[in-house]
Amino acid sequence: MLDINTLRNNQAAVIDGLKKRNLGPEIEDVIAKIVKLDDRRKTVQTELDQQLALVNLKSREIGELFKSGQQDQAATLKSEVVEIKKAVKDMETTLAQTILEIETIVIDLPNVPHNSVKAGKGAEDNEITKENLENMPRFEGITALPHWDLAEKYNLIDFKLGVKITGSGFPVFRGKGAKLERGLIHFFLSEASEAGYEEIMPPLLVNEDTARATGQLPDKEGQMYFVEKDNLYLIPTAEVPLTNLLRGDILKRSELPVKLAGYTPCFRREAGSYGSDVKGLNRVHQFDKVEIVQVADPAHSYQVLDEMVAHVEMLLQKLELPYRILRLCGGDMGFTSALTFDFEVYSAAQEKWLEVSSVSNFETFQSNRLKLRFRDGDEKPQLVHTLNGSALALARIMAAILENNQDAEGVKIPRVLHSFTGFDRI
RNA sequence: GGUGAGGUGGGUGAGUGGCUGAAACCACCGGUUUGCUAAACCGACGUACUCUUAACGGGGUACCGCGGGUUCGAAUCCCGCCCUCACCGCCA
Repeated sequence: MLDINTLRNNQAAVIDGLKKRNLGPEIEDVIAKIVKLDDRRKTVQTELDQQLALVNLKSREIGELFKSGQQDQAATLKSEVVEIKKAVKDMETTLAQTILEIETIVIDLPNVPHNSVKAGKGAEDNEITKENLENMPRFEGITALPHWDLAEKYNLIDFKLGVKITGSGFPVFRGKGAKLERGLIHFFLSEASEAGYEEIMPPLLVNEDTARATGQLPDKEGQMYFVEKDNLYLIPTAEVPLTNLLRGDILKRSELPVKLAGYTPCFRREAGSYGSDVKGLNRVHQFDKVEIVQVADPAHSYQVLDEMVAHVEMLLQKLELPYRILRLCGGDMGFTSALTFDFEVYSAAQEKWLEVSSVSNFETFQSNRLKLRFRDGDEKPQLVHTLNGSALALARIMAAILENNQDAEGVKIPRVLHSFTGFDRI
């Protein structure tokens, strides 16, 4: 959620920024309305506080009068206070309504894009900042099979069994498929540790406060599985529990950056998805992912973003996959992000680019709701910047590895994984 | 699932209706003393909102799990909810 004071102090910049997200000129009225409502909030607040101060003062006097036995004067004062309290009640109602009204508007505003983000309609306007095709496969003498065929042929993933025990979108990994999956998780976690991230194994179910603080609620309620009986949500990404570990904290500047990494399965309902997008591992309801999170000093958060982008790129290079990096345009960026780089790998048999990572700086958009702040010495606490990225999403990486490394006899495993899988071929 | 106890500041913990934003102790921070360290002593030590000030700062309000209620006045009394702990049962 946007911070109202920042919004007030930078109205023009906020408006310009939000227009890059395809919001029309009416956004100017929205911002003006927020400021006007907030002005009213302040006025009411001040008035209310003054009345409450009066009540407190008189109440103390009543106490004194009682002690000195002046009952009738106390009674007079009492009736005065009762009158004031009636007015107080009204003001409290007005204040609560005004605050609610402001929040209702602000909560629907997406994050203000970073300066470097270009306006754009959607995915077609994203800018490819880098493309590395040196590991593009050449299938000589074979017809390349899509990964779902390879998975069946070599008994790696059983989609039908998944349907039997759960439903579509819940693949069963088995044999070397399961080992490859485990090896990839292990590899990603090792690399994260190497890069200085603390490894975390968080709960996979979270409560409502947690889902709200990172912005899944109310925005993406329909995307999450919900356990009604216990009021818990299955996490759609490790970002949710990892970032919430620090909810409400006031850190010292010297404690920044906080670097966390975690492997979790991710659960997504993917309501409304259909077609070739959901075939095989391209889009499933449960998939594995290693996520990296950083909580950073606002002064350095864009360096941190670069560092995280470099980390993800390094992983893809080690896996010997063709990839490209996209800087998302305003129209394609997530609601909470200020700047996002997407990573796609080329899955050569499908002849498709698959998104395997999204690395974002949320600036204070998340920390505002998380109430996650830092302090330098005895300064006032201020909001931190939060960042996260997938490093990496497993299912699609698996798809690309299988498709790109196939030959007539099987599938070659990237060298860097051999020590994790225990085999070099499927 | 059953029964009981309890949720107070970074921590321990006092406080059962009135100058209590909250004792005391510990931790943290600043200082004094001191070959160094430790100890001792002194001081500061919450957050949010808001008003005021050029600024340093000062004033007000709210917050003792959360939400309501009673009262002139609530950490303290009442109601609802949430959570934690202990014991029993079940169990990886």
